[in-house]
Amino acid sequence: MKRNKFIQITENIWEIPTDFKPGMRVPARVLSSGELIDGIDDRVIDQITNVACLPGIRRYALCMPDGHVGYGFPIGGVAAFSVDEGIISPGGIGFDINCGIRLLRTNLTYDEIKPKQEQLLDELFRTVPSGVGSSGYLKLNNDQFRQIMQQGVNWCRENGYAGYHDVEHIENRGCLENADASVVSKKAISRGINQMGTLGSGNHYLEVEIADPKNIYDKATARRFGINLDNQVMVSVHCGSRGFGHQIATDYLQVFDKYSKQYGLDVRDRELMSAPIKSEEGKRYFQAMACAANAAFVNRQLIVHGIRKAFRKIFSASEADLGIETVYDVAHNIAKFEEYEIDGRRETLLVHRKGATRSFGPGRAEIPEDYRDVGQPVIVGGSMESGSALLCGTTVADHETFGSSLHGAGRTMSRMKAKKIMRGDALQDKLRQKGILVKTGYIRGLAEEAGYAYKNIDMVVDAVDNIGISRKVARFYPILNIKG
DNA sequence: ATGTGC
Repeated sequence: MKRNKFIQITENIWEIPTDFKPGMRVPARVLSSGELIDGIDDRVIDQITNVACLPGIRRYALCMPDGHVGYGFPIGGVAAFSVDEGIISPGGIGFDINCGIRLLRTNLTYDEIKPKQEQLLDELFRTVPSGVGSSGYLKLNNDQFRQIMQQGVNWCRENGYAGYHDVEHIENRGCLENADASVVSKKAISRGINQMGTLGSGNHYLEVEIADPKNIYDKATARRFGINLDNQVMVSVHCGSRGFGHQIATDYLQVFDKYSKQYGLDVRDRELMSAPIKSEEGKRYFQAMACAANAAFVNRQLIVHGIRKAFRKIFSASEADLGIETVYDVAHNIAKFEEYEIDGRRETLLVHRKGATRSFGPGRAEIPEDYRDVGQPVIVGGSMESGSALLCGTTVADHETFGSSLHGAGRTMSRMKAKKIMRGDALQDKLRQKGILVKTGYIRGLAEEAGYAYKNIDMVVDAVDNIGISRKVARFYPILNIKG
């Protein structure tokens, strides 16, 4: 690997020039602290420079500090394509379409919930189904599921599963336009229809966390986001569109494969299978992707409904007293049409974010009104050992990274390797000693998600804070975690 | 990530 070709632009930005390998249309940029750059897998460099070869790509192919190897694109990849010449790529969005995080605030403090935390964990585990193949409590008919696909969280609002405040604090208000259920396969629908309100498996989780007053980096912004108590209880939910989005990605990869000769796209890696944005198949995938994105917003909303129910039961308290409100809900795996300035003129681009978060700065109309003068909340999920971070979007991101920032800590270790280091039950004991109670239906797999399998979240967050594409607001530490 | 793979 010709790492000597990397050009250090600033302390935490590394550029890979177009002469790194043949076919690169734009440079690649890897965002990383100097400390972490050597740890970035050669395959990630391979993947992000492959992305830089894709037709219609603009400015840079970007890799966030939490980047690691994914299907075709690295997880942590951001790439924007011109509508006229560009492509849409399922590998640039991810199999789990609109995997994302919902962050909730509460009126409770650690002292208030500690005596009942075991009961709370059990109740949450009962209320929110998790694990591979899990199904939800909602029995939906085809017509209801079609409405979910096309109307997203508006369906939840009309059916008593969401409040006005929830809808206003979700990216895109929980509904992507252009969602068209007629381009979604029966197979995808049959996999998705019984999975709404379920957590899934792998790195998906439901976590109860504490906002440590010593690590509120920006008190004024934190207060704006509803963090206003010492040791306040927060809840975060990390999950996506389950088998539904996975099937849509699979379906359209197959369609794109079938038409690949006709498109004549020069794609370096089979996993980068794409279609022109303007092709009929490309348009259909975008509409189907929007259906999966909407289902994922609904999935997280239904889980929130379950969380509220569980808290009400355990604390025998009213909705108003508990104050469980949505701080924000971000998509981590999605593609969106957005406008940027390229070579002095405004252009609409299809921005692919795969394991990356939108990070819009103050003033943007897409940000909820009550946050608009501050910037968009950027929710960064960590491991069950390290907790998570809350950041805020900036104008720098709008200019430098197509309004994007990081999404998590980033894996450093394969699941297999992580399982060899420690057994799941031993890890569970170790976490309990640290004050973190973990419940899972798959104890043998727990070590796959151990803290040691991830980069240090504070280091990757510091890198984006330093670059300026989002700024630190608060840090949350886990006390209860449910893993699928 | 995923009714986890040739």
